[in-house]
Amino acid sequence: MGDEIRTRFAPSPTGYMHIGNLRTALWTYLIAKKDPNGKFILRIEDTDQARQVEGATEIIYETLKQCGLKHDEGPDIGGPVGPYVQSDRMRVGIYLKYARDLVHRGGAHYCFCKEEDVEAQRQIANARGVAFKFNDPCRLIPWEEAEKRIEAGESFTVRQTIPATGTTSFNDEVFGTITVENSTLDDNILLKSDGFPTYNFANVIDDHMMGITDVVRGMEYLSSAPKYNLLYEAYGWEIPRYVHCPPVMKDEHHKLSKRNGDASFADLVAKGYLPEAILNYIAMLGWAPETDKEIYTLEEMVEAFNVKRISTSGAIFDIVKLTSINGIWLRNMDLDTYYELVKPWIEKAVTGGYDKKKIAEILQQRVNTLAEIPEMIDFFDTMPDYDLELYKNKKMKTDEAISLKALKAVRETLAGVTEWTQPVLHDTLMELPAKMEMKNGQILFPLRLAITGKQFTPGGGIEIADILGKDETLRRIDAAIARLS
RNA sequence: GGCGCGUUGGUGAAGUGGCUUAACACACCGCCCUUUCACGGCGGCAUUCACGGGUUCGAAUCCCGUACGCGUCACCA
Repeated sequence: MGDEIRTRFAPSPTGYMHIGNLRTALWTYLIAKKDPNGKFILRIEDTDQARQVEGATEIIYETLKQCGLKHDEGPDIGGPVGPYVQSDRMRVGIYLKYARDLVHRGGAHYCFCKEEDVEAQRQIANARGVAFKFNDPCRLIPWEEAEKRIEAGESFTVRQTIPATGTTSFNDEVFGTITVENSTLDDNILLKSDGFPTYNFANVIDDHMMGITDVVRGMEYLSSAPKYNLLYEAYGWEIPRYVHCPPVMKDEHHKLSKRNGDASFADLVAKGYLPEAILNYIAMLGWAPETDKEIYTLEEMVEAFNVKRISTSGAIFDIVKLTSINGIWLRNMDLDTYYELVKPWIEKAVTGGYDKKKIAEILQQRVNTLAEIPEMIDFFDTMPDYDLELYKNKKMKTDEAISLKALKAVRETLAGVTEWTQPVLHDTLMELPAKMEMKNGQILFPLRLAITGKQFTPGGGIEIADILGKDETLRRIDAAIARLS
């Protein structure tokens, strides 16, 4: 470790990567990569045994991988400051050792109180209607005596010893300087009776040991940050830069959360959103670049990102805007890449022997999310039942009679076409309006309806007829003529 | 309730004392293009920056207060 920027993404493996979390991961990555030598580290915070979820860590790896948020150090790839999983670190005795050291330095104390003792104080406080703050009698036990009791097998925790008076300040890169009265802070537990550290403790120890220079996390930690500073001070360690991120909201009042059934990254991908587009969009939830440019690749984001432009208020996740950005990403792809991407979606609806690449081509300019595709092109396989009323279209100036006339002419013209290609179809069909003294729409709209049965289709009549092929096109036109007659 | 943080249109936001008659994008509404929808193009959409005071020649921008919202006060992170 030299003087490079080192950041860490430190999720708890609780089962699913939600969007707010992913955004934190992204920003954390961006901050590290802004420095050419910067390191982005993955650490798993699994100190809450009760909340462990099977397979959750794999979801984290998979999501980071899909997003291209490649970590430089982590449980799966190792690194110089491992282990990178907190439960492994505990097994090696790291936290106990540091906790003891902290006690000796006066920054913490052993506590033999039971949860009932704390609860009893809480009840009294509630009954009196005053704010509860745990008054720990164990603060007065000399550590030499406490350690004897521990050796004798007594169950214990380690609590932070907060100064009774004074204030503690810390500086945050986005919120500025924040100061709190020490009297409002609690002697929180650092080491639980099961030997695991709490977040409050593990975080400080691990960030220090791993050489983290920039601590990026949600702003729910803003009010406890002063306590972490007290810890750093007690150890005499250098305090990292803090970047607290405003929340990503579901609506004005609620944060995005799993409990609300809000979309996770995986859900969005399943709905046909591109990881690149999701990243692009969420980067700008609570952050604004200096220019009007809003489509960014990950590399470009690294270049443009700046913590000073992170806003201080929560941002509502807007799926409509995401959809729009996703559409732009889709349209910007070259056809071959796009084809590979949409092929599985096309195949969900089209099993016939049509040219899927042509289908992809007409789709590209009109699709915003991949999940829209199957419903848009299901007419290729089977003609839907459609209402003849659809032939009445005021904008196209058509009705059933005009359509019938048009279709008969189209059928006759098309039957004579030998080279079934788009240019030929286009040129031949475009002669019709003039010849029959009708408008383009009066000819082509009925054709499109007759061969698709849909009011809206991903392409024009000519494009679709081309894909359908001569036989099928004529068959569908015949069927329409029969119905209209 | 204490403490901390926040508040620019439907949404994301720009804006850091005069260049703002408040950018830009999404959404929405018109029009144009067009074989539909979409894409693309053009135009409209906050007399006003939560509210109330103050400072100033001048405030969305500085100060104070109020309201509302969020967070936090766990052997959760």
